Amino acid sequence: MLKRTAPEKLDPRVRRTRRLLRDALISLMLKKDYASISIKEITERAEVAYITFFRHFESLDQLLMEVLDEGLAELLVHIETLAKRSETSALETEGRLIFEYIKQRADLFRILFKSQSVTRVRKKVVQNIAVIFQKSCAPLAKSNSPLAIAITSNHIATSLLALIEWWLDNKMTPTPAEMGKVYKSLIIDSTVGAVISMSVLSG
Amino acid sequence: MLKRTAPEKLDPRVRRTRRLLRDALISLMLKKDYASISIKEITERAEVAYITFFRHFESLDQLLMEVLDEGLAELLVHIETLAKRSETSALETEGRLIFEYIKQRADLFRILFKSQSVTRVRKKVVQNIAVIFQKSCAPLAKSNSPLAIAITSNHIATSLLALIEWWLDNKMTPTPAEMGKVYKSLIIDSTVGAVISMSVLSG
DNA sequence: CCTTTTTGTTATACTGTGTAACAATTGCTT
DNA sequence: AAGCAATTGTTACACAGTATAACAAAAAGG
Repeated sequence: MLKRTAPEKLDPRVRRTRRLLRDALISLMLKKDYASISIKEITERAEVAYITFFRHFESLDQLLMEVLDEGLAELLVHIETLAKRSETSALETEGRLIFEYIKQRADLFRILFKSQSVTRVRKKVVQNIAVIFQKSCAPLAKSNSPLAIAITSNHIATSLLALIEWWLDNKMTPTPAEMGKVYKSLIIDSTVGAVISMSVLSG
Repeated sequence: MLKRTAPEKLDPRVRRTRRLLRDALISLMLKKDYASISIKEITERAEVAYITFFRHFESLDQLLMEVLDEGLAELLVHIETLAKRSETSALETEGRLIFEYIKQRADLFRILFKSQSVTRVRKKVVQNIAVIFQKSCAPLAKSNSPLAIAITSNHIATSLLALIEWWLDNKMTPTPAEMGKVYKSLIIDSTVGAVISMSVLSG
């Protein structure tokens, strides 16, 4: 009864079972709400014995996390390269790249945003992204209060997520290049402009 | 077995029962996740028979909606007066007022943001707020594409919600007045500045 | 080929949902 | 105050999902 995801070489039966369970959850989440999915339903779709689920995961939430962690990690890498840029041209290019990456793995991100419905997941995702932008705000740290930095990075993180979610909900109508420009003007340029006039906070 | 919320004069026993159930849900949601709350738990805390719940509500979600609708309606009124303003001074005043109102009813809004965990609730709240700002974007409608308007109003709505949620999570440390200024500079001024340079979209 | 590990089968205890029938209580009317 | 109507409580039940246990069957690996 192994429960780790460690990179050791696993029994092929274990790999197969976990893959079946992950795929079953993914296909179910594309069709219905997470809250309405039962373990029974997953094991039936995966064509695996009910008890087998508990031999690998402690809860449905844990399986969901395992599914999301992979995709989230990749998204964070893209956002990180995005956050490090400061030249205008590079920002637009990277902005395009991130939306191209999302288009490529749209199913995974649809699930990610459905999973935001789980409070824990949403806070975790926002927090991870906010930290990335907080680092890139470091040069501004001296002229601004910690509270201003916290608000700003939170604002960028949530805005980026909301923009991505809007795009997915609207069938990815604007091209990735257009979305990259929107990201730059609506989120980045706007925010850096505002930060300057935000010596309001006393904290 | 009456199930309406109509403003007719209800049997005092019915009013009492519904109030007890609403209060029980509220106090439970301040302590734990919505997903982990059961109907049994609510009726026990309300000191009401289990079956009585079903005599008034079809599901836990419906009770939650009834609790939220009242508070959400009031919030929308405040946001609407906020969105109609265009003069700088008025914007800051109204911004302050909205955060004062939230501070006043903090418990209710903590529950609202926890309820955002229910995908349906989150989309509904965002949509309602976005529509409000979409109206106030009407003057810009001629020079911008429908897609730009949709993205912008969605951006303002989600940003405002994120700012409020951040404030609640941070124990409402900055004053309402400070938050009003942050709202103005980070969300409103930033966005109207960006809209001008957003003739990017082809849609 | 034989041992180890994983998976499947069956049974069971438990919790929560939702309904039904009937008794007890409360509100309202006259 | 009496009596009718409506609401609430009590008890019982059917059902679905979670979680675990014991043992049989199947697959992996040396």
